[in-house]
Amino acid sequence: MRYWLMKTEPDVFSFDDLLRAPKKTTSWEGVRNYQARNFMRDDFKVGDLVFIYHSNAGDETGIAGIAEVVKGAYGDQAAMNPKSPYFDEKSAKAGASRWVVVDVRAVRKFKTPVTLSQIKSTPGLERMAVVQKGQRLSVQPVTPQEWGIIEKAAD
DNA sequence: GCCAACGTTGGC
DNA sequence: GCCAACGTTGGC
Repeated sequence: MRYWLMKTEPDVFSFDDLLRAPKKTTSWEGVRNYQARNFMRDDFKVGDLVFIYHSNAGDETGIAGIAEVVKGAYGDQAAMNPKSPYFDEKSAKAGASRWVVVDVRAVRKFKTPVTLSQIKSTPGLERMAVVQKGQRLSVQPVTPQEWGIIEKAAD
């Protein structure tokens, strides 16, 4: 199994929203970047674990908790819906979504988030994509070592 | 709210 | 296939 990190703006969809969702599960809509899509489409497997990262969240910016992949990639129907904020005209015109979702279920929320500044100052996490300047990738791989360090920091 | 960094689009 | 223009991301 593999480890991942996915970003979300908590104003739009937070870890608490995930906890409140039916079966604590949601389809991860709205990824509109090819590299991020390809990770989900080609590499996400049921049972993989995911850090849920809150971006644009002030002092709370950072990793809020852990989710689990419960369903592998399938077409993102939001891309086909003109009323959705994630509507994609090209997908609609082609009659098939070029974007995918995976389903994730909340595993546990951290007591306090592992903040971005914490990640930046923790040895062993320097190479994480999330701390690289200008790195905007919303779905990124995490190494088992990085995963372990962050879980430890959360406890 | 600013703006640097980056990805995508589309004219040529 | 290049690349300028544009839109978005996301920290600050």
